[in-house]
Amino acid sequence: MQKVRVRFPPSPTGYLHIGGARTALFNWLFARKHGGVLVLRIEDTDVERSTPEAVEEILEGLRWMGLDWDEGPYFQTQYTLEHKEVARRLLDSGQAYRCFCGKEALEAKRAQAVRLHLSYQYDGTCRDIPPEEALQRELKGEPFVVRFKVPRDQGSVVWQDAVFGTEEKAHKDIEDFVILRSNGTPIYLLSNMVDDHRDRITHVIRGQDHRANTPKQVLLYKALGWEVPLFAHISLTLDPKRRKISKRVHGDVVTVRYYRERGFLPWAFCNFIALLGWSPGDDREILSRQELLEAFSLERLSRSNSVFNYDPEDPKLIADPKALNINAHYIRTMPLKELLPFVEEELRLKGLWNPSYADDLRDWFQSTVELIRARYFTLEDFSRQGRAYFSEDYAMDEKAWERNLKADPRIPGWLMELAGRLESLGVFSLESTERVIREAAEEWFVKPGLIINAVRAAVTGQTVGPGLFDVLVCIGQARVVDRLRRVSGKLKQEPEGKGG
RNA sequence: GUCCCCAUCGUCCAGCUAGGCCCAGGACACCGGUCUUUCAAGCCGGCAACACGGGUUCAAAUCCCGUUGGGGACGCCA
Repeated sequence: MQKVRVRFPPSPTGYLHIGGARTALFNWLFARKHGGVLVLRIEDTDVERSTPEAVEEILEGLRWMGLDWDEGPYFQTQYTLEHKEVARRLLDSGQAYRCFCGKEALEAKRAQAVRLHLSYQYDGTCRDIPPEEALQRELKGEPFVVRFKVPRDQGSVVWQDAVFGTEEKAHKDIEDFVILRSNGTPIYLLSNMVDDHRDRITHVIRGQDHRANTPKQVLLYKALGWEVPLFAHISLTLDPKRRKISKRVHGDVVTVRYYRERGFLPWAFCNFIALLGWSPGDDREILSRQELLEAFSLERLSRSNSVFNYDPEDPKLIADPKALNINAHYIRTMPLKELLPFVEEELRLKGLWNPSYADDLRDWFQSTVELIRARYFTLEDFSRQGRAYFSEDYAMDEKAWERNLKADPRIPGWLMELAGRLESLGVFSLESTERVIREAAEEWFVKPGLIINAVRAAVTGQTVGPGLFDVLVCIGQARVVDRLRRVSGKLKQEPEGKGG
């Protein structure tokens, strides 16, 4: 059996989006699973829209996802000559012909067809111009495009698709399509398959939006006497209104960069998009790289499109809730050692990184991450909800202030008193801090919860978090005492009865 | 308009190839309960779907036909 060779051929006209990332992931999985080769090819023939920045953006996205390639990136524009030669070959062998119909004439015909509610197909006006005459006209400088001569018989093109099975398209439903523009440059349809052939691609795994092109390309393979690869057309990812997802209408949520910037773990992101239109066949949803590789197969790819569920109106929902959930799962359960570098990067990015976290405070840093990660969803949570663990400059959540700190007018006094008692503790431990707070509650005839919640709010700025005594020990005696006094002072300054 | 594809909870998937094990299973979301010092954490539970109509069959989510709905493609874009 020949070695598996697949390719990912993005056109560098914009950001790498979810759909493209998914196609890349499936190609990568297939290549890695079968010990094959993944070729990265940049289809930059649309000179108008292609930019070097977009190329870099795509490569960065792939690298971030952890998808490595074995060959390339190759650039399609470097092979233009070869594409033209192939077209010439088709022309010379009579399998293609020169078409002198002007753009305007064709557009008029098309408009006419639309007006009459008829289907439009090129009518073959130039198909039967004798080759010598066509050549003469070319020599005279008359502009022309080259069209492929689709067999005009009752036959059909047949090919294999791993997702859709045996596919067939009647010749009569395929028009004589253009392969070379009047300026002599090749059309994608041609370039793409010529490149696939040169790269010895065995499996073409691409989006379903390319499905209708397939019979044309198969025709080309056969005309050239080339071996036809096996195709796999993967389902599309739609938005909640079932529109094809695009950067233009959906904005950043559909770009890979967005997930990276919003604190997704690369593998959590891969895991999520792998589940859009594919499943291992059982109930597993969290799959490690190894498990995904073992479970992956083209045959299990779904034929129906899937919806990427997000609500641009809802500011809390920064992405599909399931994506968030999968990310949370990994943050909370992955080996701490693997998570640490991501947290470090996040803190660095937000200016919260302290070099001693990797040195003297190494143990403290690790146990802190372990303590707080249990209820985080994204890496950003470490620098937002978790800010108080790494900085004195943390925000006070409004709910924490109103509900926990202003729950009782005596709280400022209690916090001040508690600060003193905690400060005098010789051993600042889970047991000693708990004892101080519970004894105080008893002494003041209030439920411990009232004190505990107030202290949590004061010390972390949050209404929720790990168990309070863990938090206190983590933040440390000096910082806790300091914060209690500071917040107590602020509470006293605040005028009474501000809202009720 | 033409050609093609798809159709299971709100969403993502399982079940369909070889009909009975499915008055349909898992996950997310949502709702409720519970633990507790908090919950955006944990645990427990609930709501919720075979698009519709005909067939075939002892039996259909599964097979066939039609309808409806959705999607894709129809460029001298990729």
